[in-house]
Amino acid sequence: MVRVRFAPSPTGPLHMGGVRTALFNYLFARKHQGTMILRIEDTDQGRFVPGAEEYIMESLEWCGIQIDEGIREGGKSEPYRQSDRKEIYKQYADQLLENGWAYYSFDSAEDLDAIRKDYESRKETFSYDTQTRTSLRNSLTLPADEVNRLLNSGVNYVVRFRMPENHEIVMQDIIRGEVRVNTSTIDDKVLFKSDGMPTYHLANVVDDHLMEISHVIRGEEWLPSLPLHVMLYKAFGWTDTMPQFAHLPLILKPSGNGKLSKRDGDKLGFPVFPINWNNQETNEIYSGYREAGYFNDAFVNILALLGWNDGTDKEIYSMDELIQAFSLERVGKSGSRFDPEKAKWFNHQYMLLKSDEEIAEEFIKNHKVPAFAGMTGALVTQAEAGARLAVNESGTKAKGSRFRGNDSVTAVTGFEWERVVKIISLVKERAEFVKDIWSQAWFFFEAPTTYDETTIKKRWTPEIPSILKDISALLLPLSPPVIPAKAGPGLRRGDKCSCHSREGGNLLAAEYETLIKGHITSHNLNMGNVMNILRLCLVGSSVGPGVFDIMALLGPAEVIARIDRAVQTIG
RNA sequence: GGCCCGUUCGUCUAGGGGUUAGGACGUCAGAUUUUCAUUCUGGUAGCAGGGGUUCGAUUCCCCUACGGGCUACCA
Repeated sequence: MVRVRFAPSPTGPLHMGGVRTALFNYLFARKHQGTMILRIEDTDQGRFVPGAEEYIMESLEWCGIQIDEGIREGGKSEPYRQSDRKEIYKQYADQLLENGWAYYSFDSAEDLDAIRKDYESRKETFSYDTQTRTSLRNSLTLPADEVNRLLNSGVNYVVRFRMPENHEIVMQDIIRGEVRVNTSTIDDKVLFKSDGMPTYHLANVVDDHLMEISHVIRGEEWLPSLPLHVMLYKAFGWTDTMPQFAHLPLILKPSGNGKLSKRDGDKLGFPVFPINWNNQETNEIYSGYREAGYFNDAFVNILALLGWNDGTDKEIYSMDELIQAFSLERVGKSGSRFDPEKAKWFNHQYMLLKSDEEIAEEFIKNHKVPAFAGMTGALVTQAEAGARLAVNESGTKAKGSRFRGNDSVTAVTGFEWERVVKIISLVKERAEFVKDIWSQAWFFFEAPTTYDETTIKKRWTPEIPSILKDISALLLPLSPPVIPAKAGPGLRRGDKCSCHSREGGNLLAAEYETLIKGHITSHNLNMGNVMNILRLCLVGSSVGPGVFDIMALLGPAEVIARIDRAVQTIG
């Protein structure tokens, strides 16, 4: 029975390395139909940061990492917050004290600091270990009655692990294989602090045992304390149920030195956090992948491939595919530098993978944009549009107009929705993020008012106005006599006017192409020049999707209006 | 400093005693196009160094170098 835990400390936001650790735990749990536990390790009361717990849970939720047992979910090993388990640890410390695996230490933090300084001045490093403990104030050196007197006097003390001397510990790590360490190189770690709280080491081992954790999957920064933990299992007599260990390689900064850390914040030019973190003390906001515009599934995909691969060339994985393919054995040994460029590429791939409708929803949610050139109002989501339309259908205020100016309620019909979807289909391949789409597609929603000087200089020859006039004349018969807002006889609210009958409400792009290209050819005009000029009129510059696609979406009336305006403005 | 872990293109990585060392991002070039992108095709670039073991090492072992982690009454 696989039981794994993600055990963050609520000392601030989770960074992407932490999220990856959570992800690997989750993938492993799901792969083996096991249980995913979220345990909050808040034994350092001094470093507790308000809001951190909520942040952690929200982050995991956004990533689609589901928790089976935790502070919010409950479970058979409750409670899941270590500060709520405080009473449990004392008895285990006592157990070690009784069987001789631990001892009381009365040296104050100040005393030890002074000793450390002294060692440093001699360019040595102090370590509370088998060598030095014989000359320090602890229950190993002090007479029994003195120890009792001190304990009863209420003086501060800690409980330390009594590390045996010159004993070879052989450990197995799923990722690293066999690791050997001699106990003589390890110090006597504090297990129980003077404030009555356990340290990470004690709480971690006790809880993993009590919660019947089968696999401890955590960052490599914990590898140096694995020998201690293994010795603790031995000291408690829990060797036969000791979990298996897997120490994940670290995520490194893209450039420079060191592992990625919370303090990197936004300094690196990309987020290090999954979602925005609002530092309440400094009032600073650190950006997260969610708010930076990353899709949650793309973010998970990026993280999964940082230090793991399934041995194939496959790079795009859904969560289900990750669960299927995941194994700890295929996690690499070496740390990986995070590459923000590739992260963007991943997001672009997900953009392409998602349906136009899905992106349109997201786009509308993020951008309250004007509905259509010449028509005031706001785009709303499909659901909202449906609701509003229903209000209009039954309400008395519906005046037969689909767009009601600056009224508080703006009905948007399916026609507008379809138009946005169509626009998305044209521009999504040009965008890495949904937030890029507006800059790629704004001209579908508002007419340009300025025109790119370089293009004018290059292509706006004296005969251009008359050429454009001819093209306008060509399109005029296609233009409806009235715009939908002033629907004439036979055109009622909700109707689509004839010119909007196809392709999201217009002539097909191909039909414009036939028409205009035919005109250009028959009049011996310069194709490149005319096309670029048309684009300039419609978009204001020389970028964007195909001119005929743009025309098809704008409709003849709007195309003519934009041409007129450009001629008027540029002259 | 001590202890531990690691090292394949700039980056993420596959591979593994005999391979033209494979893929992806980036980058460069070409193609397509009415523009900008996208897309497609192609190019660029790598086994840290030195010793072994071996008929043969990038692959196994050792050393060195480099990188990383830990070295708190923090996790």
